[in-house]
Amino acid sequence: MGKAEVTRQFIIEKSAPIFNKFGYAGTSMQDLTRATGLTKGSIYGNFANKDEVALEAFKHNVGKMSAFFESEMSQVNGYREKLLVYPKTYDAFFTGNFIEGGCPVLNTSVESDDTHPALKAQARKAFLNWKQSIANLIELGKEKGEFESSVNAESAAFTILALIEGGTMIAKLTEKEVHMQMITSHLTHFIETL
Amino acid sequence: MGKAEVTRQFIIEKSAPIFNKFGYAGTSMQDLTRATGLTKGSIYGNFANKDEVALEAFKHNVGKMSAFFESEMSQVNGYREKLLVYPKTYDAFFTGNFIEGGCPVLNTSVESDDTHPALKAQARKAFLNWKQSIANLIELGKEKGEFESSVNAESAAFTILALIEGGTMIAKLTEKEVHMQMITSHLTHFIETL
DNA sequence: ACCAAAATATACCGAACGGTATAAAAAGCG
DNA sequence: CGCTTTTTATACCGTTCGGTATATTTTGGT
Repeated sequence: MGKAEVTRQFIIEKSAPIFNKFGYAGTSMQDLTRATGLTKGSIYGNFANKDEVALEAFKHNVGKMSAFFESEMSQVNGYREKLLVYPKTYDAFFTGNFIEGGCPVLNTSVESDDTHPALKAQARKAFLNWKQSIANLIELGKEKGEFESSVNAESAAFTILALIEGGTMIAKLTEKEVHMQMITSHLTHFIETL
Repeated sequence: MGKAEVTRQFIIEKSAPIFNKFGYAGTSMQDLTRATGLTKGSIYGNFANKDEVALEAFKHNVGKMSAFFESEMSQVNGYREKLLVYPKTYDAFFTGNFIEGGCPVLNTSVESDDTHPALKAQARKAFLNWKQSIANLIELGKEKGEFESSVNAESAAFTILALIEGGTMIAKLTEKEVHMQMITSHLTHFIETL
């Protein structure tokens, strides 16, 4: 791994929380030079343009999130318990603070859907992967007899994600963990009745 | 109503969909002159700055939305039916297209929560009003015996809104009405079991 | 119709924007 | 160490940004 590869990764890591908090349009190259301590020439020596940094930063944020959930899920047995990692995680939304600026899929999706096709495409891809991973857990749980065979896995996955993303928006807006907990409480109940 | 009042209102109406689609940072004064056909001098003669236009545009969008729901709800009897206006409306998310750019509360909340305190405050206020209006419907329904007395109105209101906002994000991102309908289907079931 | 007041257009400001050509510096191989 | 290549810093480009001072036009009361 050459020096440039290290620098590139460094830029991505430092830029990721900036883009997640301020958005694509709200983040300037100057913000990135400030966050990295590097100059614009150095950043443009490693990336073609601002878009490329934003795209990589988004992927980095998503990777961090999914790695977190995979890790948490690997520590419990049973597919219902794996699904319950979600409400458990979001119950501690503020104290946990497992990703700076909130859910990158939500942030990027809302900002880019009428403005930035490339970012939107990445967000869509990340979201559909996430949905599929939840649907897969439910299908596996059905095979094992943990869930009722009548359950529509995809439909349940969308419902779970709507509650998570809606809950995230609400929690960040009102800044009250109780509000999120009212929603995770419903999510828990939903998962328990699958 | 003087001429300026008319112009002010005109600017708000033309600016509202722009801000809702492109966001605060993503909308330039030039975008507003293009949308209104007016010059910058004229806009600044009616508003102190870009912030003030954005704030008024946001209020306008929210007003439009709540007027729509109030109108729909006034046409049905019973509090359960009134609540069911939500899933019915969002079932036709794309064909209905009752507000350009999606939910202004969602859009403004996500963009402003780490960047623009004044907008965030307005979004929070609008959201809590919305939540309260739903909670009030549930309380009234409980008094009438339409809903179980054990129902927690506020908690149910948050759950309904999380499903709506999460569903909106998902629908705009994937552009598939079916995805929204899987969520509204759960929402309908939730309302029916209150 | 006239005229003061209000409203809109013109022309411009300094600053910040994304991006680049080039010079300086650091890296890494022999 | 020495030398070439890669990587980073400097200095700058044209454009667009939000905002404003001022001139022109339009409005509305008399």
